[in-house]
Amino acid sequence: MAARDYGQYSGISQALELIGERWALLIVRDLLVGPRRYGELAAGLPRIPSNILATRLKELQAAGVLRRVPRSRVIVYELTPYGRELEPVVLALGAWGFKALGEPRDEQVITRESLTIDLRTAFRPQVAAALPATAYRARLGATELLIRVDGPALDVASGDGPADLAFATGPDLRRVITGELAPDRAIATGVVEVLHGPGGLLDRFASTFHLAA
Amino acid sequence: MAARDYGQYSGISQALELIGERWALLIVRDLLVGPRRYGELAAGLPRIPSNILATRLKELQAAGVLRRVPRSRVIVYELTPYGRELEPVVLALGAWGFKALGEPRDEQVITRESLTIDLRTAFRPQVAAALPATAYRARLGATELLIRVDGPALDVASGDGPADLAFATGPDLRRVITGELAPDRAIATGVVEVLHGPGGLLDRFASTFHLAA
DNA sequence: CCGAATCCGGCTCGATACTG
DNA sequence: CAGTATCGAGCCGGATTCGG
Repeated sequence: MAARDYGQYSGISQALELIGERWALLIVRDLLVGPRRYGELAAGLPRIPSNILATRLKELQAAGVLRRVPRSRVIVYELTPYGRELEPVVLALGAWGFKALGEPRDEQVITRESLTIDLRTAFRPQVAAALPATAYRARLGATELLIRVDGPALDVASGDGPADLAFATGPDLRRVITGELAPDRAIATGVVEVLHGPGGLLDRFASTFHLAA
Repeated sequence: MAARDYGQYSGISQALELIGERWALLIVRDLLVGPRRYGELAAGLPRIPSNILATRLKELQAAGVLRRVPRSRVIVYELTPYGRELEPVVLALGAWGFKALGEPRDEQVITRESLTIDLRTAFRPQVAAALPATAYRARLGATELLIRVDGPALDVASGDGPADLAFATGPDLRRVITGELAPDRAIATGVVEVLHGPGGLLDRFASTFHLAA
């Protein structure tokens, strides 16, 4: 236990010993969206080997970050209160990394969980509070999200439901969120395809979800 | 390059590919205190192998996190503006890990850099702003720090200088910062030894630097 | 089928020695 | 002082197998 230890008595080294191993923080990120089963975690992290996922789940459980909960004949993993306190860390780290995102490579996937957290990262509650409540349905590749903004509150769910604006897009949505691509240009160039509702609402979307590059 | 890749197009996975490797964030933490030479970094991270330090410095440089700067015949490493934007991440992570700190093990060291960042983590600007400007000199084992609080500003330096309160302590200072140990009890039990100035100022210190457990 | 455990090759990491 | 070289241990990644 002392061998692979950072050997420092400090907050950060302690944090890194709890969630600094490879894949650990991505598991935490996905669990921030909600409790998940083993297979759901594996599906959301396509490149994680199953032995690593099993090992990390045990380590994170031992660290008090998550819990293994039997729920109606199946097992789900959920964050403990202490684990949920990682949300500001994950959002801050996501905001930092988001700025360094370039063009997506072919092998890179966008999952529902990662997109949900990225949207939470870019969400500006104080801006949203001044705008009318709005529901967006966004299709990004194969994943479909229902994004409901009501005052300073954000709710991202899968599935359908009534939406003021429905649109289909791709990874280049990032350029709208960074402000690199104006909403009307995004529609004009086909980066965003409006499926339903007034395209002008994409302006509101871009104001609500923004992260300077 | 694709082999050890997380394979996701998201802010967090991008961040982890830049600073998720072992030791990387500890290097960033130490550089947040100020530019450092190779040997200073190695001294501040006693357990890092020299080849890993050299490798990380190259990777972090390639990632745009730090720069290698010749300065009057020696080379120093300093964070780029983008690297400095990791400060909120490091502070948030440090605050989270700080709460999980238990009793220090014998082999664990406390360095000037780690202590400086831990103090920044626990610093409460809004509380400090309402208190008179105060300078503390803290000796923790072998490291001596001059902590100057002036309104909402915090400055931590090594070396000496005039201080309103000077005290010697150990790792158990953590229990004062978490509120687990009241300042007067800390002095009574010898956890904090007042070297100079009125011991009552330790109350002010505990109000200024606080992190709930 | 879900939730892992097992096995194995390769590569990272850790420790130490060495060099300009 | 600022790294580079070397080498063994062990973690990670990929595939397969196993139990409920």
